[in-house]
Amino acid sequence: MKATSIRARVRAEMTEEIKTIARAHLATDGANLSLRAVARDLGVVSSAIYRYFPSRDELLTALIVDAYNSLGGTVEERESTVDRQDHAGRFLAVCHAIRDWALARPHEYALIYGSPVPGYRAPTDTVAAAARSVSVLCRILQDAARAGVLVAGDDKPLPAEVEPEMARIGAQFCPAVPLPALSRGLAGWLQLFGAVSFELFGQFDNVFDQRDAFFAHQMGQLTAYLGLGRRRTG
Amino acid sequence: MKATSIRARVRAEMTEEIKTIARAHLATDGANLSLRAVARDLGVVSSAIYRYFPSRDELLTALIVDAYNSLGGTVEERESTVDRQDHAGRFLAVCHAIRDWALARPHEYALIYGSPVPGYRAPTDTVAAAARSVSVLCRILQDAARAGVLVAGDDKPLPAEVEPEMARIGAQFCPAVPLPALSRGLAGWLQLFGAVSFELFGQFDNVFDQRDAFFAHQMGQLTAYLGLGRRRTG
DNA sequence: TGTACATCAGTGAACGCGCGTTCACTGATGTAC
DNA sequence: TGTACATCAGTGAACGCGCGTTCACTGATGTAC
Repeated sequence: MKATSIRARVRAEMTEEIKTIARAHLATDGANLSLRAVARDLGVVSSAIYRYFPSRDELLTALIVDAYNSLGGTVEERESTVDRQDHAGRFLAVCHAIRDWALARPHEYALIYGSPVPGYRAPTDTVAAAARSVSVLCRILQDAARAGVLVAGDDKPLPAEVEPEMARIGAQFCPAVPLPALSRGLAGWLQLFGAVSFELFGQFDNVFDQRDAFFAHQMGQLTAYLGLGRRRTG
Repeated sequence: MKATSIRARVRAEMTEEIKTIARAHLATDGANLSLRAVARDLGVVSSAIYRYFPSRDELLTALIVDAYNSLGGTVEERESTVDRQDHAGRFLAVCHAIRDWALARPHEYALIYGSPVPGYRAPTDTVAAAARSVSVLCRILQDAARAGVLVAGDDKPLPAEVEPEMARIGAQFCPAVPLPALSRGLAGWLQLFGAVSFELFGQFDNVFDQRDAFFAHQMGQLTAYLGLGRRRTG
């Protein structure tokens, strides 16, 4: 029993080490990661990796799930430090957590939010991990709605085809939020990731230099658009 | 002279054919495109490609420039068919042109708006081509501003660091547009590309099915946010 | 119009690499009695 | 506590591929006189 768990622990550590090295290789190889290169860095023969991951794709999948969880965890953590009543502040914390995480781990961001890897199909394992971040947004909207401080916008009615899908998402994550407000929330989410992707993927090169301030300003505007009111400062 | 231009024309056709084949290979290989595979499909020995492109990276650059120009041209064309006074309609035409182009040529979209290719640095040749689409947006804002129909929003003041950069862009593309409105325009641009990227890169899988309607709705909302008023229907 | 020469497209072999995955194996670690 | 056996991590060789780029070359096309 004790002995088994030693072997298991070593195995877990080894698995982590492989992933850590593989993550570093994302920077140079992008998503067409080389198992042999990982094995070399690990100081092990290439076939030894197969004791831990049955194929290159499985390793990639593990990295993807880890990345989603790392991002999700960071977002949850940063958001949780903000006063619960300060919905705008909570949203801004989410925005900055995402951007900071992305700037710190650009290749992992690219792995999950960039172009799909050719020939790789993500299994559905990733869905739950992927949902962590956006569900924080939903929770903020939900809290604001229940507190009665979610400001309505001049929304156009949702198209009939879209309503059921939006309703399904709302029912799952934030039932108190009116669908038009949820729709605005998702629009904001798209803008947030549009901003981060443009910055990371080089679209701002030779255009914007003051990226911190630009991002902060854009997200500040967005907060109002989402109906979260102004940030409390005292 | 005549003879020279025949050779030149054949050369141009060959160059185009190489790019066409290479574009097709983007679908299977993504950005780590194989010269040898292109040569095979062209029915030519691999070293022959070097008569036309000095390296794999130069071929990639050509594809990137072409993609930006193709997108830019499509956007310009679609936008130009809309009544000049219908600024909202013009903006929506741009949005749909971009999404339609991206859905029709997903791998070219990924090449220019997806994760950067590892080991590849885009030369500055691409900047002009890349600016074509966004400059259409600026032109719409400019026309609306000059017509006096660009509605002001409740904008927060631009941060001091951001203002000069925004002013530079404004001066270059749309001097009549107030900077806060330009800033909102760029926010909308980010949302537009965020929406297209999420859809193309698989973030909507298992979440949204009614993507046409969802996109149309989001962009309709965005139009109002940008201060372009409602779409004219008659 | 005809000939000598220059240009240049495409060939084929080679260099020196890389890769993912399989398989029979050794030897250490853990388990059951 | 000691021994027989099972598990499993890691080895090393091999299979069958792939790649970008260089280089000396052939032979056709174009140019200049």
